[in-house]
This record gives sequence, structure tokens and C-alpha cells, in this order.
Amino acid sequence: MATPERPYHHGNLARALLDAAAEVIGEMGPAQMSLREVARRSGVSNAAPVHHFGDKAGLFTALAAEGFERLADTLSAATDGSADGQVDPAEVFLEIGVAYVRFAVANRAHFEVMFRPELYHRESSDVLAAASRAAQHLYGPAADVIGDGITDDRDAGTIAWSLVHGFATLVLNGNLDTEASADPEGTVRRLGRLAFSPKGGAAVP
Amino acid sequence: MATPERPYHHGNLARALLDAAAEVIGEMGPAQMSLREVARRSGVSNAAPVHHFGDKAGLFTALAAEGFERLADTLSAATDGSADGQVDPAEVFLEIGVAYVRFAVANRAHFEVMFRPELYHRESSDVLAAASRAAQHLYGPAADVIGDGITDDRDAGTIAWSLVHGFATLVLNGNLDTEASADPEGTVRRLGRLAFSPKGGAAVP
DNA sequence: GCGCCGAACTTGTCAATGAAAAGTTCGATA
DNA sequence: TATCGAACTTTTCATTGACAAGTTCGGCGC
Repeated sequence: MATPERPYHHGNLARALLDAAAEVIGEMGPAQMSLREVARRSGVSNAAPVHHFGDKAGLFTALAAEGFERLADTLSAATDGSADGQVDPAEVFLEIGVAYVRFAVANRAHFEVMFRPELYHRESSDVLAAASRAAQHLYGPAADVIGDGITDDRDAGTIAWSLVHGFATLVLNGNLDTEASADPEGTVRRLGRLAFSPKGGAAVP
Repeated sequence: MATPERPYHHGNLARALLDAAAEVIGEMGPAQMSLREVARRSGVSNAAPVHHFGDKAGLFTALAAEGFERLADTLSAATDGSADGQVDPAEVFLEIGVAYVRFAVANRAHFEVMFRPELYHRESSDVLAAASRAAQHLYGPAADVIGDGITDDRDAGTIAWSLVHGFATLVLNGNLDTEASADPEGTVRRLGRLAFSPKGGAAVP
């Protein structure tokens, strides 16, 4: 009996290729991802992706843009959940950092591509716009924690981003201990409080 | 007139291949490094590296091990320069972080390979030993800053490593501002003081 | 309903790649 | 001086990214 064949037009090939690419990267890392393997897993010929993404770097570009979009959404949700002003701004800032780590762990393939600009067309307007939107959600709330000895909101943003980006990266490449690997969000929440709270006194409960 | 040819035995091919690999990675990133290009730049045939490194992952393994060795040496030097006990331990801890960022910027190719374990044989005893020695220099002095609200030296080490690793990574992939890119060491020294010093009071001068 | 156009594919080809096998050249040693 | 193995070179093969040419349909205008 003939196997049921996919019609000539895939119907949603771009989406399928992005998903397959994320899957391959999750298994082997960005450096070992091949267009042919991505096409195979999507059930099309090796030249099919050209119509949607142009070339390999084009596929990486789409992944990076999607990653920054998802990050911006994740950080936006972490901010908006407390927009009523009734929550300590420092706690909101902390939860944004936790959301960043949650995003990195849940979207490891995207996260690894996003921060390797040599893989993609870094001047892509989609990527630049999405990255800018994500950065706004990282730097924006930094203004709320000025006064903890840190008087420049860009400094607070850079410290926070460095901390959570470094933590996420070290967890993903297996360099931190079992607590951090087993519970990245809980660990970064605890460490973030230590790093950003008044010394010697009660931290945010 | 015949060009002067290299004798059949290169004489120091392993070293030449490591240097050429770092050069290629510096130009194109780890994902685009090819053994054939590395061999060409070393003046040998494409199969010559096999004798020294086995395969492509073997070359990456050697680069990673060398990178962790260099990092350990850099951090050791940052520690030893103040072993006489006359320097504020918090300042030593800060300078170790600065040395980490200096290493990352100066050895960008090695740094990028070191933290991508999917590229190399991560169970390599050379890599594990060198990485362990480097980690000791990162975590060791963390004990000296307990009392700043941070009561666990592993927590201090993880916060510090996350901060400087994240900062170095974000500088290298062009995500931080022009101050950080133009003066990574100065910027991370300043931010490190903010992050680790008593709030509201005089920081380490 | 038909014809047409272009989107969305497939097939075939080529140069470059990693890996492997076989062969060659020397350096070190007995 | 002869031998052995380290340290290469040459050749081959499967896979890859990219490209060109060809084919299949979906959508649209008439």
C-alpha cells in the first residue's frame, strides 16, 4: 500500500523548518545544524528552504528574530504582571531576571543562536527591532532600582543583564553546580536578591 | 626559481594548527572554522592534522584545554599579585573578575570554544583538569567577600562568575554599549564595585 | 470554467568539506 | 646501515551549501 504522500505544497513549510531547525540545534548545537537535515525532518527536498529563507544564514536570522520576539514577550509578561504599582519595583526587576533565565532554558536553541551574530544577518531589521524591544524590557525597569548605591539606570541594566545572561549561559553549558542546573529559576532568584538587595539587612521576602 | 619548500616534517605542526585555528575562528567564528582552511594556513595537506588531533572535535578539544589553561594562569596572576595580604580581599576579588574579562577579550577564539562543549570532547581529562584549575581561582577568593550580605562563598563565586562571564559574552557579541566595548576592563571594574560594594556608602577607592 | 502567472516546490550539478585508507618521507634508534 | 614508526601526502567517498533548471499547483482575472 502506498504511504500517504504530502501534497506538493507543504502549506506551512516556514514554520516547519523553524521548528525542525530548533530541534536539530537542541540535539547537536548550532554549529552542527545542516539545512539538509532540517529539510529532511520537514519532509521536503534540500532546496525547498531557499524560497522561505534564502540560505543557511537566512534561517539562522529568522530563528534569532523569533528568539528576540519570544524574549521580549516573556519579559513583557514579567513586567505587566505587576503594572498595578502594588509590587515592590525591586521585586519586579528581580522577576524580569528570573523570566530571562526561564526563557533561556525553555528556548535553548533560540538563545544559543541569538547571541552568535556571526551565524546570521545581524543587520536584519526583524532581528534589530526584536532585540531592541527585548532590551527595552531589560533596561526599562532598571530605573526603578536606582538608589541602591547604583545611580545610573544603564549601569543597573548592564549589571542585571550580565548577571542573568552569564548565569543562563553557564547553566546551559553545564558549568554550574547541580542546584543551579536542577532549579535555575529558583537559584537565580535567590542570587539576584543577594546581588541587588541592601547588604546585611532583610532582603525582599 | 623554485620557491623554498618546507621540509616534509613541519617541526611544530600542532602549535601551528592551534594558532591557525584561533586565527580562523577569530575571523569567522567557531561554526565556520574548517580543518582544510586551518591546514592550508599551516602549509600542510588536509589530512596532516589527524596525526596530532584525530578529528575536528579533537582540535576544538585542544583549543578548549589551552583556553582553560590560559584562563587559569591569568586568574592565578591576578590573585598572586596581591598574596602579601596587604590588599583588600574585596579588591582582589574585583581584579580577578577584571582579569577574566581581559582574558575573554584577548583570547576571544579560545573563549568562544571553551563555553561550547558540544564542539569538543567534553570528557577530555586535559579540559576537565584545566577547567577545574580555572574554577578554583574563580571560587577560591569568593570566601574573602563573605559578610557583604552574601554568606555562602559558592553563592559569591556564582554571582561573580555569572556577572563577568555574562559581561564578557555580551561585549564580544556586540550587545553592550560603546563604553563597555571601548573599555571592557574599566567598565566591568566600575560595575563590579557597584554590584559588590556596600550600598550607599563609599566603595573601594 | 479556463488560462495564466508566479509561488512553492523537486531534481540535478558542482565545489568544498570531514573522514578514512593507502602510500611516501624522513628522524630516531639499535 | 637497516629498520621502524612518526609525520606527513595523495586519493577517494559521502555529505554539505548553494545554484540552476524544471515541475506542480494555488490564486486570480476574465
